[in-house]
Amino acid sequence: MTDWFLDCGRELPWRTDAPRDPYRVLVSELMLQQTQVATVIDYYQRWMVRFPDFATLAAASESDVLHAWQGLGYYSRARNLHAAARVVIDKMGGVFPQEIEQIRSLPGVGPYTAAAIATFAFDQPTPPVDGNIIRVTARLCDYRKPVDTAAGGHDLRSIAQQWQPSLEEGGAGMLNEALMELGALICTPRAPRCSACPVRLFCQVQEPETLPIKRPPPKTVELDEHCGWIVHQGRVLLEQQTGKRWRGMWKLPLLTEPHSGEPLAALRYPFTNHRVNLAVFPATTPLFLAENQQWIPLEQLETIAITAPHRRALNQLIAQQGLTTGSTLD
DNA sequence: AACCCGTGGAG
DNA sequence: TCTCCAAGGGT
Repeated sequence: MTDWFLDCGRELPWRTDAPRDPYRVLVSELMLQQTQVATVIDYYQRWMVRFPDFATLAAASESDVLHAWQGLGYYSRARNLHAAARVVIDKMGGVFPQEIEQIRSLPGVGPYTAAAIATFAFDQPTPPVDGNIIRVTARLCDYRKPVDTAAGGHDLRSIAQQWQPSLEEGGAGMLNEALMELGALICTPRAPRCSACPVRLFCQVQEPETLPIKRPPPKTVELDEHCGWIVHQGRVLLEQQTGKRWRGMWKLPLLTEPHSGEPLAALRYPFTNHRVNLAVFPATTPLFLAENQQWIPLEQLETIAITAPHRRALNQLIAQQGLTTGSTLD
């Protein structure tokens, strides 16, 4: 396994240091939660320039943190990472803990991420059971029961634990990285490349593409979202989200009253288990602004954190109306 | 346990 | 276009 990893493993920005810096591991693992490697690489490199260590991140403002995370999604990860840096600086004296229970106590760090930091940064025999290791393990053992249940998770963690070398032997970190890399490059969800697999002789799977077995996902729900396009003297009216979803991010102002006629722009975007039909209508300048609303000069749009769908809508509208922002938006 | 939280790549 | 789903965590 580790021989294969040394030959075929990818060189990724968060794998360049040895031993690994816990801060770099934490940032990369939070970014990689439910997010593909190809998407994370640019964000990670920009992040490390902007917030190179715990102290810099702890001292940053939330709006700066959200702006650096803009477009990655699952924004609570950014707030949790920010909070975790403040815990490390303020409550741990700037020293990152090696005990997995203490690592686990940091905001945004669950069972997977705690195990990942412990094994990658400190070479502890704590298998980080993510989607890759779930898939690799289920196939290697031909595990045909649902994996996304308490019992299934317990079984897989138990199996992966048995593969771990002791702390004294060492090498757990590389073994676990190799298992994850195997899931990413060879033992893929669809069309696995079994003929190139370094452990094919040990694999018991009958039909790899049928594993792992998961419960059916919730049905998608259709939603309509009507927003207003209000521009005045080179500034556009935006509002900052206050609820749970997209909290702290800027977007076009929501129209509460039903709107008829042709929208200026329309686009559809997926959101968790929803599919949202966003329509933007021309609207009139309100007499009073809500507390979370603000006029944003067009040339400042790239300096604030805007949700991905609303940024697409804004780009459409600006191009369509021949407006200029002084520079190119993301 | 079930539900919520974003986004973009790949087939 | 549509569906799946990717290095999960919080509640």
